[in-house]
Amino acid sequence: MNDTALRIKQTALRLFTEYGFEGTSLSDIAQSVGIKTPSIYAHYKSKEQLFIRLVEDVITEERDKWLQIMDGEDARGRSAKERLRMLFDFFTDFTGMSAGQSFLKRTMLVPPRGLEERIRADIIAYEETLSSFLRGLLREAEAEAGVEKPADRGEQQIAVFYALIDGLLVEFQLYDAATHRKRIEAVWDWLWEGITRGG
Amino acid sequence: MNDTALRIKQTALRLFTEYGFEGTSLSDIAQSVGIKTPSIYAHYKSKEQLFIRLVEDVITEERDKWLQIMDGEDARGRSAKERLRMLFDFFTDFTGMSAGQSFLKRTMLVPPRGLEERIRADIIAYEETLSSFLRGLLREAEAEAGVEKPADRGEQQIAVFYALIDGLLVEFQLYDAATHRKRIEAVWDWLWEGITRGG
DNA sequence: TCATCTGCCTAACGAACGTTAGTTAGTTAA
DNA sequence: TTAACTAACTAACGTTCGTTAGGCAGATGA
Repeated sequence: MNDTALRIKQTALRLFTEYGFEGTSLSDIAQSVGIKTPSIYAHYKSKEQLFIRLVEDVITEERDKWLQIMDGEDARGRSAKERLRMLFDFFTDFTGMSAGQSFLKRTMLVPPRGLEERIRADIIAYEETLSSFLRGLLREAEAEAGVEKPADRGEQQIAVFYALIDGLLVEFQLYDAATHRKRIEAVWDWLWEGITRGG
Repeated sequence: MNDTALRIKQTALRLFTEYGFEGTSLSDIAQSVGIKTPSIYAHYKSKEQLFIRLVEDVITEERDKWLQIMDGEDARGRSAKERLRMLFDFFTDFTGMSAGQSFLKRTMLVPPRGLEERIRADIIAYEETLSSFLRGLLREAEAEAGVEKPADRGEQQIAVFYALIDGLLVEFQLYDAATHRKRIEAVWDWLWEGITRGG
């Protein structure tokens, strides 16, 4: 992947995230990259294919990112609580490095016409990887916190975890950074208290 | 508002919700209504204005709906827990009557270009009404459940409530009805346990 | 050195978009 | 009965869209 192709992809990610697939034209992308519209076709054979490639690549990159975070030296030796918080932070940091998360969620909520099923399938598969990892981490966190009746709350916790991070993304659109930051903290406190509460 | 104008609005609500503003053309709407495209202009002066009217009307209708539910005879005499659950159901029943909720959330996440600020302001004002109502209901629920230290968890509870219902909407796109129903139940149980947990 | 390849360009295409103008049939009101 | 109004229509407008064709400069490799 050469330099221009990469810049097209990065720009497309930003614009698709902000305005959606139909709300972003190839000329928007080209202008922002600094090339003429037809030059995009030297790198991607259609707008639709650019989008599909983007979804696939973003999924791969995001997965690599949090896998690496969880496997990095920062995470080693930390408690399960701390590692869970790192993961929570990763999925609720919509401003920073993880613009890909916003893109995926928005794409899921308003997918391009005709690509609904394909995208849904890709994202479900992605989330399955995450769920699997989460299950282990949550069990670890419960054990660490000395929860008496861990029972099989796993799926409930995962459902809540997803609902919370997805919900925070929606609200991120609505509120200023300070308000949003406070809400993230409130939600995390609540989440952690719930996990340590036991069943 | 005559019959055709109403049908245009209802159809637009459905199509805008499914495909977004830019993803829905006036000819899509006209065809679905059973009229020719320019006939829309007999009722709305532009596509943008149709959308704005739709947002305003949906906000008014949705607010009226849950206010009426909370004020209706079904709610009278019920416990705060039951009433909170009724509200929770209202905001997580995306299949049924409350298509307006999906429309508002999606519009918030991917607003039409140029209308971002206007829509944001409208929805924030709407949510403020809801927050105000929720505050009272949550306090009532805490008192009813005999929570010892109600402290000032109000804002935290509201943040969690919003995050959960917004998150469930995003996930509704992803999972089948049965899975989603299970997740809703799991999330509610968690929410209620958290409320009665106390601070 | 010369042929090939690459990445970008300009020009232009047909299709679809939102919108306006002008017309017509049906209803309402004087 | 006739005038005015309403809500739909057909025709057509200019613009923008995604896309294709063809050319040209610079880098690459034999």
